[in-house]
Amino acid sequence: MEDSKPIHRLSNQICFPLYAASRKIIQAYREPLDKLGLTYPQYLVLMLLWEKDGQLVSEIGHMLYLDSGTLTPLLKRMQAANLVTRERDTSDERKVIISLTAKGKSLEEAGKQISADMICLLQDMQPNNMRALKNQLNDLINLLN
Amino acid sequence: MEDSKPIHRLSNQICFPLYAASRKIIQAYREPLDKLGLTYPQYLVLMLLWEKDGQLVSEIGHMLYLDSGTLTPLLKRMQAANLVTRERDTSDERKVIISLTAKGKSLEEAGKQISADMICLLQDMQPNNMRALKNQLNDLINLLN
DNA sequence: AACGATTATATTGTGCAAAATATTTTAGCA
DNA sequence: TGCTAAAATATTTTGCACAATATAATCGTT
Repeated sequence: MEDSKPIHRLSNQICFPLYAASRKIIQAYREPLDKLGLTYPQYLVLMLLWEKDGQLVSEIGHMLYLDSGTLTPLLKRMQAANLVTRERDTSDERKVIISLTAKGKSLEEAGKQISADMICLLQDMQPNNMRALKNQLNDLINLLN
Repeated sequence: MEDSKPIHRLSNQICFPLYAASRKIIQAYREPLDKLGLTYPQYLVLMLLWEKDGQLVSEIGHMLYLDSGTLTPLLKRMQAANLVTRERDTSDERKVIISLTAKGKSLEEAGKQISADMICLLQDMQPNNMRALKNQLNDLINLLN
């Protein structure tokens, strides 16, 4: 690992390792998620709904840092896959409520197992470091948000 | 920051903070890169070529963990923007050599300044932690690669 | 020299990500 | 009560990512 030369080397920046690590770990989720017919962003939406069913597009967007430009088509695909329903709030027709279908609910156990397996796989990186990494990433998100 | 509940909360996973932090920091690069007419992946290609001009698609792909499915169209756009040239290696027509144009070279100073500015902005996160974060991300990439 | 396997890049198709803009509904208020 | 502004979602457009497959050149072996 060449890591001691100019600032402009990729590995010396924080952004490139973040970008690469993010893609790599999402790739690691791909195979198990494929078996459930999910993409990683779709899986994130389901995780939110498993915790609290019936959330607004804007609430999901706030949690995932995504806007309607990304979420509307994503949620339409999830609706087409019979994972969620999309219905206007009758008391405020601007809002769209996203709810789990029976199929969406049925994936909860298998879905949570994927996270558990991944945590297990990453134990090789030492839990303490992992906690520190997580905290630093959250600091970084808050700094940039 | 709610962080003490079930394993399945987003903030308790490592993958979601990585995904979110990666997007946030690339967003932070967007405004200055826009002024140069670059996207972040295009900027990464230029950084590699500024260090060593005239690299194969496969060499760039190896550094960035990207394959030809992503790089071919990306490099064609960079060629159309007059940032690089793409020419077959005459001694092995399978290979394509990517080289900087005068315009591509002319962006080096301004481009490197963007990285310097970003490092400066992130100093609020303490240099020591930043170094540790970078090392852990590289460990993670290697573990998953 | 021929040919099967490998290598390097390109193509196709799907699904994000995000900026810019549009549409529709609601709220606030003169 | 109208009217303007704000809020919530949708649409459009561009550019990645990446799996799967295709194409073309080279290599190794016989």
